[in-house]
Amino acid sequence: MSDIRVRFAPSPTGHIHVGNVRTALFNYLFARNKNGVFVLRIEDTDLERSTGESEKLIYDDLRWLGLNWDEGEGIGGGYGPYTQTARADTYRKAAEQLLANGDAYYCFCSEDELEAAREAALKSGNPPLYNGKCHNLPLSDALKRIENGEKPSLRFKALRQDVIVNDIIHGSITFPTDSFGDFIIVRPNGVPIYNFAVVVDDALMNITHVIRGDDHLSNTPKQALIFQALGYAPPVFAHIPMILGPDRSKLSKRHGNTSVEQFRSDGYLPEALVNYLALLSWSSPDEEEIFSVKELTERFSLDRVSKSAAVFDFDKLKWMNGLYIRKRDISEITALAVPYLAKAGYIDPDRADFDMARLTSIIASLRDSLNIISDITRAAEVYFNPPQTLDEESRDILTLPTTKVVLEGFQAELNNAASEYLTPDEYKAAMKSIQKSTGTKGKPLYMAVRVGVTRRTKGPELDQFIPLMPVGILKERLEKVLKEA
RNA sequence: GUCCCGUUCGUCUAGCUCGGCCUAGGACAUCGGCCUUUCACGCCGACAACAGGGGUUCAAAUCCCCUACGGGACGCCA
Repeated sequence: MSDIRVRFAPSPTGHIHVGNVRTALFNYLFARNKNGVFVLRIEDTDLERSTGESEKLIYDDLRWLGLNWDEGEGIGGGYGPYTQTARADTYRKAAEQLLANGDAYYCFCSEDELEAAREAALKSGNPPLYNGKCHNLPLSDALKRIENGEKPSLRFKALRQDVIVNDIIHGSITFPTDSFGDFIIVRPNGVPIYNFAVVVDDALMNITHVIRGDDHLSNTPKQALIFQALGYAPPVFAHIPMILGPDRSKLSKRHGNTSVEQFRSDGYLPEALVNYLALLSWSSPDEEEIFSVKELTERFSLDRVSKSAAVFDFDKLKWMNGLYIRKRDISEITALAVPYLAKAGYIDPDRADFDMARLTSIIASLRDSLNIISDITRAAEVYFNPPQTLDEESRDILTLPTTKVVLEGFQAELNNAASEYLTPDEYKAAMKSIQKSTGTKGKPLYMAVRVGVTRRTKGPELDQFIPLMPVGILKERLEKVLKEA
């Protein structure tokens, strides 16, 4: 292990979003590439929105994707606890230090008061910064008011100086003196604010590289100031571009399917999602794009991360998912397909006579046409739920004089079938024999049988399809079709 | 409003650090063809971009400046 330490720090407010997954992925790839440590920290200081269940969802999502972490809740490591609400003492100590050094002060302004000031500033065209009302309040006065039962927040004294942030991806960025005013670091109830808690945690957990979305870029000077005041050297920052929806705004639920859970239940494969996400704002030096996680970790580096935001392209993800479906074993795809087929009522895996071998061969004939596993329901319809009426083209073909002869020939062949299913060889032999006795061949023959049996439903190769159908059902369908014709 | 970041085909991107190899390469999507007794898969091909304007230079997608547009932040959210 090297000294490199990175972290992924989600707040537990639901399933992970693809934007966050990409951040987690880059952290993971960077850590693995550098032989470093990947820390998972839960940032649950927003008491209203954070839940314990969400925490579990995050663990599940990350594990499904294969983004395993080296340190975190339930795994351990020398820097715990890894959940912010369990670190109250740590933050309190850091806050006391800042207070003692004169880097922070108590602020008694009410939320309403601040909100009004903000609105007024915005209205008059000024930056909505804190007006510094409590900035010079003597500590002795403040303590007296606290004794009297007032609950102040703790505010950090933003220095009047340019703050320079060095970022691997963006280079050196200078924030002028007045980009922000004094800001709150601890709420009246003692719970720390994000900008304060991250700094304390990143410093104490020895995080060397902070890789996160560039929506945090403008928070960074504040954090840099806190690192300084606390006496820690800041980590290396890498602000990666955001992921946008097709309308170029920050990707969110209203763009549709964006939570990991959604992708999983729609039948996406984790390796496809990971591969696709890796290609958003990162590219491999060799310009290839299909990579396993192992290949990604070998190639990943932060200096090939681009600066501009990327639009999430569902079509390309689907294409890539199809690619990975075709790479997987039939047995695996079959297992993944079972829940969808069961839900559609096509199969019942709990029944004693459930024929897994037959299902596997059906899936084998269908796999190439799938982009996501849930496509299987529609693709397999022809086997389990054939349409009850003929379309126009089928009807036309059925009225051809040769068709009836061909179908009758095929039925005769079926009557000779020895077992429940035809073998592919038996099927071919049957076709040949019809060809011989009727003088039909090529397309008309094929079409006649196809119309008779599958009724023009999109489906797999006929010589795969027919043998998979029980002979009894084939006959039944043929009779019906002959009657209609 | 103020500050910060960004801008190459419809989309993801290569190229930009170290200007000429760029009549700008690849991928998805789209369209066309081949394969196939259907669909799909696969293969081949076509369409399609350096935001705009000024510089610097023999030469600029690449360096500098301005403008426009997009995004983010300015919260007792993270």
